[in-house]
Amino acid sequence: MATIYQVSELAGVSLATVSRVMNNNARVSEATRNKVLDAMAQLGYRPNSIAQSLASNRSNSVGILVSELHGPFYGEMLSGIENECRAAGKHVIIAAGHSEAESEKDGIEFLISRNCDALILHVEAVSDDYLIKLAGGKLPIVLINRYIAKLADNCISLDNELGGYLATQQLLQQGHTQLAYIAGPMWKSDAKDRYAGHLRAMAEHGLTFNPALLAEGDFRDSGGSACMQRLLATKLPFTALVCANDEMAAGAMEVAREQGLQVPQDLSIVGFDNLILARYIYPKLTTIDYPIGEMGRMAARWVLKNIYQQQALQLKNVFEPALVCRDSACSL
Amino acid sequence: MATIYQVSELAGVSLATVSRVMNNNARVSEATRNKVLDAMAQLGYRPNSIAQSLASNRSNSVGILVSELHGPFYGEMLSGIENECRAAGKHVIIAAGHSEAESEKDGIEFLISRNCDALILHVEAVSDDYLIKLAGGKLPIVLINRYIAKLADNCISLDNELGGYLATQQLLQQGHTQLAYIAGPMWKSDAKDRYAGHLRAMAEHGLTFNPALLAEGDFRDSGGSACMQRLLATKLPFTALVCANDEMAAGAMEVAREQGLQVPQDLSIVGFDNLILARYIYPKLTTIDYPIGEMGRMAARWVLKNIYQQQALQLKNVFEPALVCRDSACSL
DNA sequence: TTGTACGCGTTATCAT
DNA sequence: ATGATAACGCGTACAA
Repeated sequence: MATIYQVSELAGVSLATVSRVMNNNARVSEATRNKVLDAMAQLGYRPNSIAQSLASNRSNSVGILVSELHGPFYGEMLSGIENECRAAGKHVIIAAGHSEAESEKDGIEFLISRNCDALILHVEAVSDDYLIKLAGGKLPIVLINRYIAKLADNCISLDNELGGYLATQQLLQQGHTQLAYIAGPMWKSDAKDRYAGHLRAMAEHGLTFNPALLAEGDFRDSGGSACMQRLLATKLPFTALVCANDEMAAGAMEVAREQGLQVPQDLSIVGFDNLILARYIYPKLTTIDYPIGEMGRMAARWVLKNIYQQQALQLKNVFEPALVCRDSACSL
Repeated sequence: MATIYQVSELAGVSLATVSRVMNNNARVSEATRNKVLDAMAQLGYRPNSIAQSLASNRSNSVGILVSELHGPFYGEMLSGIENECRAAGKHVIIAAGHSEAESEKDGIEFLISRNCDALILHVEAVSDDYLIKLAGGKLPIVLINRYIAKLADNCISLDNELGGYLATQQLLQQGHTQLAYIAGPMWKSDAKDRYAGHLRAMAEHGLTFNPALLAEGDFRDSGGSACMQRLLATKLPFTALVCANDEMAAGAMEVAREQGLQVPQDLSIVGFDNLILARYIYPKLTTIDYPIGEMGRMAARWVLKNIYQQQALQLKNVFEPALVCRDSACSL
């Protein structure tokens, strides 16, 4: 592989000049610039990004930590991030945190050890304090899907409360008054917020929620199934069900079908996230759209603006969810 | 950030000695080793991986090119790769190729410019010749889901022909004799191979395939829907349908339902890939399992063994698909 | 076993 | 506008 030195030799200029034409930062005469460009082309020169990093103290890489690489959710997010970063010539290093505190910390350590210029984190298990301390270091971080007041500027989050509100409101407007709710793990803030939105919508319609019709799941379809069984076992009547995410909605729907309930005639269901699967299950799921791809993009833009000085970019910290009407909920 | 130099000073030894204890390669006395370790701990020393890379000419990073980051397929693959790599302390740089030749080449160039030690590629649009030339360079590559005879050792592939055979055989064993087939884009080798397997199974059962019952799709659900409509428009009778992947099966199933066909009573359908959605659609899809996660793992192991000298690893180049029986196909 | 000194391929700070 | 030259932090012959 040709080095900058060989280029300078062939072009008959110094090292420094070659570096200048590469980085376009200092004035170089048209004539010498062309000589250098020619030499580069002849030698098939490629800058060694490692050496660049060492000398400039920038790795041009941004580290991403997600809970899982598989699953329908993170792919969208990664896709948004990668797009934006690559267009800017930055590369993306990924690690998985598996929703477990130690593992998340491990992943973060790993990314730090890789000299990333910034970190984009989708973490769930790690504490606010840990993140605040981390943010206090010299390595900038952006948080996706998490809001910490002290780090508000570094958070790209969804208004989960509003989402929960919209989901429930839709059912109430369709005339339902007996609603059940399958929640996510209540120690997760998004699960809590979505539920809060549910309660707000109920209250606004003058309804009180029967705690017996609340089941706490795990955000997975098996959990949704289990919760649905528990709800049915109460023998309490309900004509509509809101689920804190689509996967649990799918699990619940399956159980409903097994029990001979028609969706949506006997039971209306609304989910949350608008995963791809929401379009595949039958009947197609009415749900709340979570613009995770856009949020990934925005996190990348945050980094580009704050770390790589792309001043022009517009930033936005909190995204609003929107209702997506399909076939799983209908009027009473 | 502390450097190796400060550690050596605090420990009262030379640079070289510190380097030796880090890399565990040369003998260092127990006493000095401990002094060094202590000094490291005191300073909170972290090796600078960039400098390590420059000096050792190894970046400890492996580049991954996939078609898309989102979608149900690549996530599994990335997950397998990341797992295996991180356990070995290597990191993973990702790029998307979007199934388009120029874009795939771009992505590869991008990864090369990042000084990866090896590349794991899931490419579809780029030519065999390009890949053979690429493999001729100094940067090792592994191909997933692609078989090129000249690069056989670098290919981790699935026996697609066998998969196509198994899918069709299942239907034939269930007594079906009138089968339709929705293929992938025939310029893709996996689409071609799966179809070849279909034909072999038909032939073995003494059946000849009616070309009018073949529709060529695009591996996406909308294509599956379109193909299904074309097939129905022929008015030719068929009681079973083989789809070259799950997404098209989902699209076809939707059209079938709209046309009042009951699956599987009126029409048996089998897919290919065993995506997560296969479990979510209704009825649950009988399909061929594509062990893409395992294959990603294996590609990572290939790199660990061949590039990072982990001799102990067992390698395997071609994987066998297996039938997964669910509810979308039944006996006549 | 330990230390010296050079090289890895750039960037950046001086001069000129 | 261009050229020397010193970092950047580490690996590794070679020497001791």
